Amino acid sequence: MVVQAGRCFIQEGAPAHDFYVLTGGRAKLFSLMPDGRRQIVGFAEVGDFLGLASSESYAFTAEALGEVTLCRFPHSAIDRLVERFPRLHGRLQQEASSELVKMQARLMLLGRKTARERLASFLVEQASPCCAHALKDEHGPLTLPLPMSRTDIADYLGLTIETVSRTFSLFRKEGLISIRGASSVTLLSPGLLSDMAGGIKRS
Amino acid sequence: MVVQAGRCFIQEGAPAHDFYVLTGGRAKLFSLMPDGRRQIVGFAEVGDFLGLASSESYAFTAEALGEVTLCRFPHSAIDRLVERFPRLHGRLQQEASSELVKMQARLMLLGRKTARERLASFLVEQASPCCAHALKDEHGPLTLPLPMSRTDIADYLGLTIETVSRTFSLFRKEGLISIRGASSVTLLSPGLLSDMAGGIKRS
DNA sequence: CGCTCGTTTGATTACGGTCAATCCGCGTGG
DNA sequence: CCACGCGGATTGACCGTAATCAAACGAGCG
Repeated sequence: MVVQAGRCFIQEGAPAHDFYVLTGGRAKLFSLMPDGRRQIVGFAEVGDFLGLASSESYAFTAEALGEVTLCRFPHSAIDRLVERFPRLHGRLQQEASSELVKMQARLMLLGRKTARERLASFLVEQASPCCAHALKDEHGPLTLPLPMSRTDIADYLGLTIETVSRTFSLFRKEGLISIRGASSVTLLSPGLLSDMAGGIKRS
Repeated sequence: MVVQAGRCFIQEGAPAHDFYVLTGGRAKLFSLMPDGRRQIVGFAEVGDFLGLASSESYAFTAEALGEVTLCRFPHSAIDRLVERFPRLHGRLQQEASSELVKMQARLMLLGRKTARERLASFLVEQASPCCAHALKDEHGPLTLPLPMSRTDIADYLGLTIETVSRTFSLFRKEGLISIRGASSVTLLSPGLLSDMAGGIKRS
């Protein structure tokens, strides 16, 4: 399947017949409340499995960020697939595991962290796929793209766009980051940001 | 294994050698930040699997609420166990699935809901194991025990004890609940509470 | 050039947090 | 049996962070 930018290919609450493997592009996953409040529960990348949670209906809506390509399988086909590709079994297990661990970190973020800590956590998380270890070491500036809008960041962190924007500006004034056009950030002190993300305030 | 009340049998950050099946009692699962902020990521009941997320180290601490009995298995034994008990496979899958769905609801709760909505959600969640369907129907009062302390409720909902207590009092004044000694609540209008939990405000 | 939409900035509000003072249930010991 | 004390829960006064409302800014595009 190919899905155009901005289109939803999974609808929250719809009967969950199929699951998907994302083979190209990125997607945002979110739930809505009746009055429009939105919480982004995650971003999906190439290789991710979606809609595995085989309850009656999907727990979130999935919307393409840019163009997205997918493989769709009916839930009933899982067993056959696993039979044909035995390594898939471990893969599924592992996927679910790591997703759960991420979720637990997200609960701490949303339940207990301040706006500054949330944004710092977000930046570190965005950076980690690039350079996993370079963060603790006090090593140098590290530029990363922010493919998502401020609104998406806000809905991911449980904040408002205004607070996200303000906090970015604060970080800039404090010399922690530098901003190039709202969709590209350079971390000037990854170590400090990483500490802040963990709730440690260095003098 | 038997664990006494208040003892921790899984330590956040410790190397994750084993996983556990809870065979008696209840436990609370939480993470801590360096300054002591706490987030309860869940309560475990009889039959639940703990420490399955097989990353390097445990993502949370598990503390017994009352006396707890467990079976412990080394992670390396999973494959052998699944081989001997084929039905376990589906069970594990299902467990991970439903846990993920619950987590996504928790993200919405912590990221977007107000204090009133959080407490209403909590009460409905506590009630649902008892009477799953009786909630939507406007049916009558429904008494339930609250085995955990106010502090635990607060850390579960991302609030403070004061806010939890105040909100309980508000609900009482509004005739939504009635309280018997801090560890037993009666839902007088389950329907209204359920709506509030979902973010619907009836006139 | 001017419009639109997303972002930034500013002013004010409000919800929930903090600090502090009771209150209450319960177990203990006189 | 009751006085006492302890810890958890409730209530109150006040504060602070992030939300809300509103305006200005700026990049991209017709």
